[in-house]
Amino acid sequence: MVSERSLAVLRVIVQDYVASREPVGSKTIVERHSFGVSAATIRNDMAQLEEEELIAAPHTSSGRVPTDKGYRVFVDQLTDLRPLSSGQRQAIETFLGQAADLDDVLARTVRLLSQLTNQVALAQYPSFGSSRVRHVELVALAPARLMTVLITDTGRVDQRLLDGEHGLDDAGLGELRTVFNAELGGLALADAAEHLHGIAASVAPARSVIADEIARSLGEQVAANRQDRLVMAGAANLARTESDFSGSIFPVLEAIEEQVTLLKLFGEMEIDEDGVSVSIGRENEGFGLGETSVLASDYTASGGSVARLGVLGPTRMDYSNNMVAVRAVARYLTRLLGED
Amino acid sequence: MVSERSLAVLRVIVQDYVASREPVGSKTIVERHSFGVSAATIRNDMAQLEEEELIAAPHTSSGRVPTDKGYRVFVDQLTDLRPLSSGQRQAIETFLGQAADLDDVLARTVRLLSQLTNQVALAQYPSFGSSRVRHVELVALAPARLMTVLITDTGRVDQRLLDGEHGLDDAGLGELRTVFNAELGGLALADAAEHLHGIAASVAPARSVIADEIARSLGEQVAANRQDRLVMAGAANLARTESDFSGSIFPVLEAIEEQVTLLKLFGEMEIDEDGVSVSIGRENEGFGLGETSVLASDYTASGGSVARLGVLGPTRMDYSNNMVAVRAVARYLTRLLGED
DNA sequence: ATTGGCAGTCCCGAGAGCAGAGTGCTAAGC
DNA sequence: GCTTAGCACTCTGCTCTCGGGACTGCCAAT
Repeated sequence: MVSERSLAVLRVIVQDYVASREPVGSKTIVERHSFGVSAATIRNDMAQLEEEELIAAPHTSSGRVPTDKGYRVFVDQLTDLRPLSSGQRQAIETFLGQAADLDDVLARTVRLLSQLTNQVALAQYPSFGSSRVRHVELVALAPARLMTVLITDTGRVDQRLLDGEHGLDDAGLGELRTVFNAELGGLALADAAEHLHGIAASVAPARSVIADEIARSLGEQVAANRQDRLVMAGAANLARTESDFSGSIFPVLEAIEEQVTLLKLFGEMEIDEDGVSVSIGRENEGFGLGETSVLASDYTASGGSVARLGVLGPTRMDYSNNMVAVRAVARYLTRLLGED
Repeated sequence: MVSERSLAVLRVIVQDYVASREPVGSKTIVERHSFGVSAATIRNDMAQLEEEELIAAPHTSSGRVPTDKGYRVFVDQLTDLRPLSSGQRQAIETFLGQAADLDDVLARTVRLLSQLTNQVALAQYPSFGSSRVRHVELVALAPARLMTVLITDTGRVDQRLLDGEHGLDDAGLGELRTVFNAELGGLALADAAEHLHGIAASVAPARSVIADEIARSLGEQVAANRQDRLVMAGAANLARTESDFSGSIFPVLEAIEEQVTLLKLFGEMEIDEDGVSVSIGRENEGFGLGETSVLASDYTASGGSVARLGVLGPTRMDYSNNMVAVRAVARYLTRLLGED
């Protein structure tokens, strides 16, 4: 059992350590914070915290450093997140407000978020599992090259090339376009994938082969859209905080280049009602990110599909500030994308 | 004036230094390479090279290290680049061969290239200045949201959202779609930009306002397409070779996150007839990349537009191997994209 | 429960000493 | 005139030692 004051001590240890990057000792604590007790008392509390494995001493006789578990308790204790400064709030509005399309919005979002937090910022494209087919377009780029374009109601456009003689004139193309749009228009992507198989049967026999080809291509596009993408910015920030990693930052950089890994990590995090979820240190071990923490929040894109954004950085980070930033950006993004 | 043998000495100094990461001395050279002369003679040659500022000694009495100028001479001397091993060649084919669309091709290209070279790989999207409008699509996503889609003959699709009541039904949309396609179809992007202004006049008056809006949106898309994009992979490799940078790799990572900078750097490099251009060390100073070298080569996309790809890494890199890889990948990419 | 005092432990930086590597120079040889 | 052997010199990098500094843990007193 840890006393109330011990938790306060943990709090200042985390804060001071994050700020100074140096193990913090009992004497420093009484000097910098008015606890109204002596250093010896703080030492007793620290012994208690160490017993609970919330802090640890790098060496016999150095100050204490929070453990992963300590950060976890600290974060869970964090209740009232201060709102952003009005300047920061304004920065979000002006920076994101002038975005043109979805790609641009997300690109700006991660840049903004990485600047607000000084960490690596990540944003997941809205999931298309729940979005619907708005339109299918077929374009003959050449006699032997056909392009299929899939447009969803979440504002995403995806194109794919189909090589090989298609033998279609404008009329043929028109028929196929009409058929595919009639069959698929308005369907959720998940349903569209199933409907695709039967379509070739409903066109003129001469075109059933190419229709099959097109159906296959669209099937791939649907699949690709359900498998989410990620944008990232601020990887350089990892180099700035390099000393926070035991070895090189190479494995970390390597891990964050692997989008699949990050998406999985993002996906496994559970967002609580407060809006920001935190995964700390060894909790991310399985992803090769055992020395980093990840903050994530959900945002809602038009069409109601939910996606995630967040930041990633060394375990020793300013959780409070970063949680505020992530939450604020997620909320603003929801507002920006939802207004239709 | 440097003797022929001195140049040979420079060559082995570069090679050994790149391989070992350690300053190389006269003794090491005579041991590892059969020059048929003694260490003292090599020392004389080295004095000559130092005179010409092709090599330098980090400290009085350590081996020599190539200077930027030394690397330059070394690279310029490189004539016969060995072809890739058949294994590598095959890797290119199998890895790139299964790509689906342009995005996918370039994503795979940079991943491949970064693996072949162990450096950061870059690829520029084909320039669209010379490409043509294939098709314009208008999609009403909602009563107050319209999407304009621009498809070029280079296989690129670009969409943009237009907010605000457009008041168009299917017929109106159809008219506009027809008009825009009739006016713009087949035009080079540069010409299309100019034609856009007059279009609003040729539609029913009730729709001229929205037509103007659409024209403006398409204008932005054309402009965005002429401003090139870049894909990148293998940034983690910088961390692996971290010791090759005097300070932190932070500024380097920061510089390569700034696409505009890289595009400018890419653009200023002149590709010689050999197919691969090299920019070394301080030659890149102005871009914040004074300790890195950049190799670049051109590839041709369908439609004849030319773009660049290459690698970036510490000055101390295996130029020979990397030049071969860049050239091979560029050639293969040209072949892959050009076959239509 | 808190506090002051004190011994003990460990880190860290400075300084000394030493082996190793490599150079430049000079004088001799081909 | 180029090449070579030899030698003195320089500088790095490593190890070792040593002392200061910063904590802690414990104990006895309040």
